[in-house]
Amino acid sequence: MKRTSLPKKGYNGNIYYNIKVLQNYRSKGRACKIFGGIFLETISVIANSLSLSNFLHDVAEKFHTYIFDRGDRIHVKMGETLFCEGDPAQRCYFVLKGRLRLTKLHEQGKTVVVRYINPGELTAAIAVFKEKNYPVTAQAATAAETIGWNKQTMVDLMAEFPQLAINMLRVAVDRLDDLQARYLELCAEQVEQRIARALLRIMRQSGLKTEDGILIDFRLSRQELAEYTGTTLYTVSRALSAWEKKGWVISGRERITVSDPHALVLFAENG
Amino acid sequence: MKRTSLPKKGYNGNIYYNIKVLQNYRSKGRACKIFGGIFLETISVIANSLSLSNFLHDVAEKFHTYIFDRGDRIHVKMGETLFCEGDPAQRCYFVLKGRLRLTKLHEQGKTVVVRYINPGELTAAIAVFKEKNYPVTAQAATAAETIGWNKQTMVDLMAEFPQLAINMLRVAVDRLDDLQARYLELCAEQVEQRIARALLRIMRQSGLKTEDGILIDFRLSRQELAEYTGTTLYTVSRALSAWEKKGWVISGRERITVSDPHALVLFAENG
DNA sequence: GAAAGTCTTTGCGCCGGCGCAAAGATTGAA
DNA sequence: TTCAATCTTTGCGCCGGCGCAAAGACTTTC
Repeated sequence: MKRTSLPKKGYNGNIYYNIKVLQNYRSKGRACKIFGGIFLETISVIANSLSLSNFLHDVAEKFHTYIFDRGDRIHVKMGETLFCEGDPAQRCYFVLKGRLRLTKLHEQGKTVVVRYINPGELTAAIAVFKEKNYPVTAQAATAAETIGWNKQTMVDLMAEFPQLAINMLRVAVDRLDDLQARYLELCAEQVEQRIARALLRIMRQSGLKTEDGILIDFRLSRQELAEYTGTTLYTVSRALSAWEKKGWVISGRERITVSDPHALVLFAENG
Repeated sequence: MKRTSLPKKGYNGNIYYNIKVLQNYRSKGRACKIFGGIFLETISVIANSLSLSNFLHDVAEKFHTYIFDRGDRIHVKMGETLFCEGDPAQRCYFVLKGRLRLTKLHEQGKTVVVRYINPGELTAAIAVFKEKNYPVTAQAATAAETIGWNKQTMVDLMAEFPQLAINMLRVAVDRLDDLQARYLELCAEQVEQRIARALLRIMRQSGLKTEDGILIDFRLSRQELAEYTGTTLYTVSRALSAWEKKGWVISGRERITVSDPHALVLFAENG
């Protein structure tokens, strides 16, 4: 087992697109300042390649550029924090590329991963509708490109494109549904089963086919998987070890490949 | 300890209002058919007495009657099911009086209480925005009066009163926030602490001051509290017994009075 | 390429909470 | 009033999962 190396180039997050232009700009430290022109062409590719079923659903394509242009382009390096639980919520964000991790911190110090925000998804809608603080912390699980709109801008946009409000509502309803499902799992299932489900969920969102199976394409430590499933890193480690012996997964340091998804699904469903 | 009897009249759910008219009509089995006139006067009282911050927020009061009138008035007896997890979502509901229990059923048979819907709150917004099935089952935890709008009606209303869409979004965002908080609790806290928090939460929503303390004004079994906190009825029973010995609560069959809320809060926060 | 830092594995012991079982309490129906 | 149904309590035993500790594996830095 061990270590199939990650594809080196042209891939980050789960969107494939011509990344050259962006990389050139970034290498000159200017990525965050680019608007319009070539760069927005890239955005358009992203928007189309995704099931952008959500935020821009039923908004005519010709307006996408305009809408993105009204926000600020924000790049976050891996591990950096985009916004922090408890801070006043001022902006909502759309992820173009990369992956955000939303966490919540418990008084007694324990951290819980509430959700991952993938390319094409929106987060912190709360900023637009409530005079409140962010309920979670958003960190970049991989280097990420985002667009952030502040409250007033988004309100204006929603007045201009009422469909945006509807879409946002759809997003919120979906998130609620998803979280309810996970709440149920947390109550009703044993740890190993939950770990299996979590792994499969992440795999579906960020899986990358390789010859050994489906590789999860971002750094995912035992600790992090534990925080996502409500358990401890020891328990996760033991589960992965056991599954590796059965040939279901291949795991290395912060890297997991699911080599037998079918077996894992069976286990997730029947215990 | 034991058995302080529930106040007999004029109270149900957590709204106080002149209930006579309604009761007269109901006793003749006609409550479900009443619209407009006197009855809507009652509704108006309800709407004002609540922190209706939500669904009707910023909608001029003169329109409330009209909006309610567009829906169907539906009465559910205690224990009856309003809609069922997995059925096609056709209607969303507003609770006027009483309390709904939203549950989700796990494959392996375990039931989880996802949320309670109190007077003044809306549920099943999903029916309006998605071609989906209800993600939860709604049962009446006490006899309840609701207004149900079907999909098209609500879409029309939202076109007429765009504020309704905004309010609905606010509701969804709030629910998400609340569920995230409970998800965190479930991951990070011990059972007894969670039971304490749940009891306090329910108390705040449905507490009724009595001379012995704050009585939870609807039937709440150990089993149900267990399903709300992700544990078993045995564990809940043991916790309540222990707290009763400490003088924090007084509990009887399907009935709980919190006699020392302060102690319970301390326990909930510090374990 | 050596050393420091970080992540992972695994043995071991412990305990919070589960769940059966059986008795007791309360309620509703006949 | 009695009986059946339902809910609650509590003793007892068990075990899933936690968490320490220490060694091993992998990465990064200089």
